[in-house]
Parts: sequence; C-alpha cells; structure tokens
Amino acid sequence: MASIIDLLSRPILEIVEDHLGHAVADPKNLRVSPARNPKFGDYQFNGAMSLAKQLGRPPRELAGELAARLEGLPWLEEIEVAGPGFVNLRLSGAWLSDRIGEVFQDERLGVERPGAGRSVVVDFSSPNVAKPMHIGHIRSTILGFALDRMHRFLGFEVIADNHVGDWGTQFGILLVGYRRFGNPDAFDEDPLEELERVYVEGYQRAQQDPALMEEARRELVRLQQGDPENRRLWEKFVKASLREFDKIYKRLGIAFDVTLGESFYNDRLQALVEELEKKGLASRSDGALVVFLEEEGLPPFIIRKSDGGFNYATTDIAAMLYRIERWDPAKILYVTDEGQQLHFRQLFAVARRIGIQVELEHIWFGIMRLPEGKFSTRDGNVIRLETFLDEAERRAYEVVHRLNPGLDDALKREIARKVGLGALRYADMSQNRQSAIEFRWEKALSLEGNSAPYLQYTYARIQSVFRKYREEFGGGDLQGTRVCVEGDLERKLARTILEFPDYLYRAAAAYRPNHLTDYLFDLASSYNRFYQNVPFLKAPEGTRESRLVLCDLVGRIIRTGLDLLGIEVPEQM
RNA sequence: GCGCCUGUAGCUCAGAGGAUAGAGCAACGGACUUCUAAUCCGUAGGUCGCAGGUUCGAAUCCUGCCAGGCGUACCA
Repeated sequence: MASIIDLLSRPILEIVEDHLGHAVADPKNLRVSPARNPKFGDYQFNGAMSLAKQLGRPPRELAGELAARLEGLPWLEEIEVAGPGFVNLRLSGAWLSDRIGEVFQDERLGVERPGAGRSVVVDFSSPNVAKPMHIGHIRSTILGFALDRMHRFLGFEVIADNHVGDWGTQFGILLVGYRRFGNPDAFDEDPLEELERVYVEGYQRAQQDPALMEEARRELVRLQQGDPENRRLWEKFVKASLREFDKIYKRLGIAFDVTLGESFYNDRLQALVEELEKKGLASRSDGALVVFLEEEGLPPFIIRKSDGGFNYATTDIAAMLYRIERWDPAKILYVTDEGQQLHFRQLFAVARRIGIQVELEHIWFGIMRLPEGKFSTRDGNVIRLETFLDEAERRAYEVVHRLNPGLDDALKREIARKVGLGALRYADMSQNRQSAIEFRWEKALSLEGNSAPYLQYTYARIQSVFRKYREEFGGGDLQGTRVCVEGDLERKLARTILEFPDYLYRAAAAYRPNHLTDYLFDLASSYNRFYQNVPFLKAPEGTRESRLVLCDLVGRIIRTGLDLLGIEVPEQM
C-alpha cells in the first residue's frame, strides 16, 4: 500500500509532466502536505507558485488549471485555489472510509518494505569495557536500537554490531593496578565497579610515579604481543564487562547480532597498514604512518602511531572492510556522539580513496551533560546507567501506586517498568538528536504531557474499551465492519492514521526518531480529543463498530510505533 | 585561528521555502452519576540571537557579526 501523501501527490506529478510539459527535476517540491489549518481542507499543495515561476505563468491561473485537471479523482471531494496559488484539497469521506478499511486489514498498517533485499550494519552502543555504563551511553544505545528496529520493519536486513572498546590503552594501568591493589572479592561482587576503582586509583598513582606508568606501558605491550598471563587477565576483564553490559541490554530489551570489539580486528591491522602503504595511500610523518587528506580539507588520519601501535582509526578501517566483506551491506550506520564527526569524515574519506561504494553514515547526536558541565569520572559526577534505570522505574512506580493503589503489586511493578523505561527512552528520542541534552531528572523522566506514558495511557484506554466491548456486546474481531468516517474529529483521526507510513519513512530516512514520536503524539492527541467528544460504545450498532475500527487502528499504530522505538505498552495502567 | 553544531514563549524543546510560528512544563480558569481525569477544553504568553541578501513568499537558503557547545596528528 502506498502512503497517503504519495498517493495524493502522484496525479499532480503526472499532470505536471504530461500536460504542462515540465520535466520534474525534484518531485519533492510537488508533494502535498497536511493542511496547516482545518479551514484549508485536509491537504494542501503549495508547489503551484514556484512552478508558475519556472513556467512563466501566473500562479493562480496555473493552480486553477491543476485544480481543474484533478477534479473527478475518486479521493477528491472539494478543491479550491486560495491566496497567491495554494491548492486546498478536501478528501472524500467515502474514500477515507475505504482506505481505513484497507489499512485495518493490513497487518503492517500500510507500511511497505522499501528496504527489502538490502542490508544495513548499525554500529551502536559500543561502550568501553572495564567501567560501568553511565548515562552518557544511553543515547547511542537507545537511538541505535530504534534505527535498528525501524530499518528491520522497513524490510532491511539489519546487522546490529556492538563495537565494544575492549582494546584500549587503559589495559596497561588495569593490569598493573589489579595485580597490585585489586580486590578479587570486590571484583566478584561488582566487577565494573572494582575495575573502575582500580583504573582511577592506578591512573592517579601513575601520575605521581613514573616507574608505575612505565610498567603499565610495558604490560600493555606484553598484552598486545600475546603474553598468556596478561591475556588471561584481559579476557577475565572483558568477559565480566560483557556480562554486566548484557544485564543492562536485557533490561532494555536490546540484542545485538554480533559483538565484535576492537580486539577482534587486531590481527588484521598489520597487513592492512602495509597494504595502505603499498598502495601509496599512507605515508610517514613524524614517525607515524598517516593518510594525508589535504584534498578533502581534512587533517591527516593516523593509522600507526610513532611508537608502532595502532589506534582506533586503523581498527575502524579494518572493521569497515570486514563488514563489507562479510555482509555486503548497502549502508553502514555509525551511531556516536558529535565529538567524533571529524574522525568519521576522515574515515569516510579514506574509504572513498580505497574505492568503497557502500553508503556510510555517521549518525551523530549531541552530547549529554549536566547543568554544571560535562560528566567526568574524576569529578565523580557520573550517573550509572543502572541507577538511571532504577530511578526511572521507581518514579513510575510511585505514580502507579498513587493513581491505582488497588492493583496487584506485581502488576504495578510491571506497569512501572514499562512506563519508567518508556519515559526515559521517549524523552531522549523525542528530541532532535543533534541538540545537546542537558541532563535533569525531571526532564529525563517526565511522566506527563508529551511523553511515553501519554501514549501508553492512550493505548491502555483503548484496550479497556475493547474489554468492555467484548463484555457488554460480546463483540468480535470487527471483521467486515463498514467504516464510515464523518465529523471533523473523526476525519482528522482517520487522516492521521493513514499518515503513519509517511512519518515512519521520514524518521528512518533522516535517522530521526523524533519525527516518529511527534507523529505518535499527534495521533494520540487526535484520538484523545475524539475519545473525549465522540461516544463509541454508546453509539448505535454500526457506528459503534466503525468507530471501534479507528480505536483499534490507533492502538495498533501506537503499539507498533512505540515498539520500533523499543518502548513497551501496558494493557492497563 | 579553522571545522561542525546550537541560539524559537518564563523553562524544556518541535518545526519538509508557504497562509495567522507550534507542543509540553510552569501560570490562570473550566470539565469525572457518562467508553480509565496519567485525560480533555479554554486564557495568557513571541521583534524565531543581530544585521544584510536571495525569493512572489524566509525560523528555514546565502553572507557577515554576537553568544554558547564540541572538535581540531599519535585517547576512543
């Protein structure tokens, strides 16, 4: 099923090409859009003015001709030219009703699979091992997962890859520190807490003590050369870290297809660098091996440090080549914060020089910081992700308990879990990803207004309506219901239901889940207005079922849309 | 210095070159004998950072400036 905006725009495109003899360069300008104001109808077409300019004709005349040619289309009830050349369209109620009937039958709610036959690698979350995840990791994790879900739903084959930082220079200090003053019991209790303590203390001591720093360097080199003792300890750290991360991922309902950390690419780096040097892409500079990117206006990309070690630039090239070789993806998405923009521009520039055709996208997001400044382990103002999730559930539980004290406690907890974690995810994803987030508890865990609970509550009420419908009327599955859309609230709701694919496509194409949250909020408010003002269980038979079809569709779209964002819905709240 | 980003209501933020710039929160006033009031309705609140330019039309595109954030060769 085509999206409603495509469907309405298509005849305009045809008229312009066939009757006005104008080759359309950018069909984007010839699309209808939802009317800004109900008095302008349902949709409006604004392209006549610029088109008139290109064709050298008076805009109102051109708009009039367009309108005349559109007359008679099955979906059109009324068309008028307004102002300098706006074309306002009012949809036929019968046609809207038919469309709603069709979408009702469609499990996918009108969404097609534009990604079918293509695969996409999504690199997200990617925490560093040996320290607990903190709220700075939440955006990549949540945003990346939403992109994963959306792409899967649109038919892409998605490979979710957690590119964990398991091979950094921090291991020198960790190895030495753990042997000297590590506490195995504490490690068993809470490995990441203990490793972080060891790292922080080790780092501080090494600052004071050059000999210790030197030892850390030596141990790092020994690790990298494959020393079995160091290797064993390293593995212990990494395994424990991944286990801890998995607890969080499980709690968030997140799963990866692969977790290929930096260490995975380690034994490819030497050959890769030699290859780049042989091809003449890399050259020596100040003892390091770099790819100069002057043509692109970028600083050099260092692929081997002057001490002979490799860095994340090298690893990222290797990872990119590996992914292409293994999955032959149409796209690779890297979900990281804005601080890495330069790195990825350099990486992509190198990719182009190697001749890589794959579409590479850096999906960056604004950093998260506290009102008083950045998070920093040394200042001790980091908030552990676990704490954040706990607090989200705790606050939601308080509200559930206050509003619904009679519920079974296990059910309250279940609702609180969905609501709390949903609120946290929604707060993040409803914001344009590129703006920085200033972290505040109240904002990050808002449970009212434009928030996940608003949508979840709308969903829960719809489920309640259907429970009542079954009880009171023995209502069935609504199959064969003749839908009849009438009245402004119903019309607006029906139209919004049909727009789901448009907003989903837009959110996915721009990698901006906030387009989807905006849409879902609009859908839910349209529904809540409808709910408040239009009876359905109390409406006469026929009208009742017709309106319940709308309710059902709203519920399914909310559930599906939230699911694409990783947010669960409760059946009651 | 250079690069990227941000600047929109008291606060937090949406905003696909189009008509009178939107939402949530906060404030004020209303609606539960009726499908769950975590809801709904209403009021108030704005020289879209500043100045030019392009355009029939600019929060949106271009240039300059101001303020803030991030980055800027061997951390990731």
